[in-house]
Amino acid sequence: MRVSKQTMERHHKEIIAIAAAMLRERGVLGVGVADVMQAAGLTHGGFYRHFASKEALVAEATSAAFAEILDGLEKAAARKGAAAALEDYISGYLSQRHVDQPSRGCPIPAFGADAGRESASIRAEFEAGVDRLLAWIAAGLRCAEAERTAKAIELLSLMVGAVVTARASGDQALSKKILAQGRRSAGNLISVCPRLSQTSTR
Amino acid sequence: MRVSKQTMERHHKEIIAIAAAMLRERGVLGVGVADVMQAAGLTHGGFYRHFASKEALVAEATSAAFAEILDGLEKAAARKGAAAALEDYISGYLSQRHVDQPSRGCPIPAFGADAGRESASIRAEFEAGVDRLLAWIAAGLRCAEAERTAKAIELLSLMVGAVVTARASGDQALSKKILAQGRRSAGNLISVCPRLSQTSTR
DNA sequence: TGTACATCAGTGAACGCGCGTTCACTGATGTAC
DNA sequence: TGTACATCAGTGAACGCGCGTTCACTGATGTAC
Repeated sequence: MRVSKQTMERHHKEIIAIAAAMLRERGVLGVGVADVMQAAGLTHGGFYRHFASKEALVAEATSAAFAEILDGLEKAAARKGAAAALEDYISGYLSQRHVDQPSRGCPIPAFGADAGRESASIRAEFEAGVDRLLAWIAAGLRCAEAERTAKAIELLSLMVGAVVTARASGDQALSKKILAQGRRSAGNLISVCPRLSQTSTR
Repeated sequence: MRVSKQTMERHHKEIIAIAAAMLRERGVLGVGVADVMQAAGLTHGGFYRHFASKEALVAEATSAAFAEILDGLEKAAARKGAAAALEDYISGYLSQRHVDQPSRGCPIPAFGADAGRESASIRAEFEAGVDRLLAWIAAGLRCAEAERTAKAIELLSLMVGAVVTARASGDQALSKKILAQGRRSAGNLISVCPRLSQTSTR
């Protein structure tokens, strides 16, 4: 039966929040419309009152996953300063917890590869999220303005790759070695402003 | 009808080679048993004479994908030396071509995230491949023995993350910026042996 | 070496199942008077 | 403010389809004599 506008809006947001978590846990093809609706306490038939297609849900959930994370990051930066917040972000990103629990983690290692195979609308949401994330990281770097974006890209690439590789390698020794090295490399990146000879070569 | 042992073995290898390419192009859930068999010129019914399950195929194809790449790398290293081969590997890895064509590329950015959700047998094959790849990279690095593994992990993480992020961001400007920065960062990594103060802090 | 027969790789139909999507229906909500 | 009615969020069954897997069957291969 019909529900109030407020209830519908609540349902809409719940569906997206659940999809945003499931996408990171199971990947795009691993998430079913019926799964998401059931987890939201609804039946699958009503799905199309909320979204034109599964693709539309994935696009909105991708946007929501990035927004969720960036909101937290911006609050942390406001609370303790951009540089300190970045340090916390890095240590959380390269933690065993993040590797083991993708559902609240970064969308890029979780389903970035999947997103690359999806439609332009989904990739556009992904790109917008990456853009915002890079800007936030850049703001926390202690180095010359001109180098910030480049360094942010380097740091993010390093972290994404470390988490993807650690997850793929299972819960073994290699996985921990990759994470530990990632923390060391990221630590160097944010603490050392590279000499010009290092950044300008090649 | 029955075919000779040699023919069956040829079919077996063809199925694995096709699956190894499809896995990288479509991800684990995007590859169907019937798809693979049809691409091999066979019907899906015969699949279970070759493999106990789809999972077994994915495990073998994962192993084959890594073997395919590492064989090429080892030949290149024998031909032109480990350091030069590593430089070529990096520039190919961080090329637009690799981003656009995953099917013959590195398995880690292509379906590492998927592999992390799969069974232990698949993750074990992945881990073995990552191990071999890290050893090959380490052999091409010009730096102290003790630092090689750490640097190889850093380099691979950086490259995997750059390719995942570039693919997710679509064929736009950001994607190219990430690749270009990846090439610069990787170039610095292989050309500069970090001062002790940089590697030992944290 | 030749023959009789067991083996088994590959075929094609079928299994149960879950997918994304559609639709007739229900009844509370929102609105027009 | 109260009433009559149109709207539409959510339900549950159904759609066609493809999935991984099974199975009876075929006939060339491999083997035992």
